[in-house]
Amino acid sequence: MTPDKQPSFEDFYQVIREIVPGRVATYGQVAALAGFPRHARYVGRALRELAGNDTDLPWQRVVNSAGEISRRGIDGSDELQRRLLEGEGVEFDAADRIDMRRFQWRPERDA
DNA sequence: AGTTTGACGCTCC
DNA sequence: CGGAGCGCCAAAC
Repeated sequence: MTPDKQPSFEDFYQVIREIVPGRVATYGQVAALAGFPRHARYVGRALRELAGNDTDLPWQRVVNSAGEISRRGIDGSDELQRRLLEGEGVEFDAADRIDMRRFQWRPERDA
């Protein structure tokens, strides 16, 4: 049996690049779509790697399963993420949460 | 080689 | 609906 390929950051980046503007995906969803279920934390690690770097990766479209921006306690990237999302039409409620029923990305349905 | 550490997620209560 | 607890998995100690 050929052992399954190990997850690499690039596998996750590839999925994230497909998320359409105005929609968000969860860490677990990205991991699963990349072919690595239960690697949600690893997706977070992959994004941590890009913190500060300017890339064409729409990293702001990845939030946790509760529809919240995961805190990382550094600089003001949390607020930056929120501004970027609001800029593309994603709405936050009074508890700073996104209604996933409305904004979660569905590959099959959203293209 | 054992332990700790997370941009996480699900179940219980 | 919010918090606690536990599972998860690779990287860093």
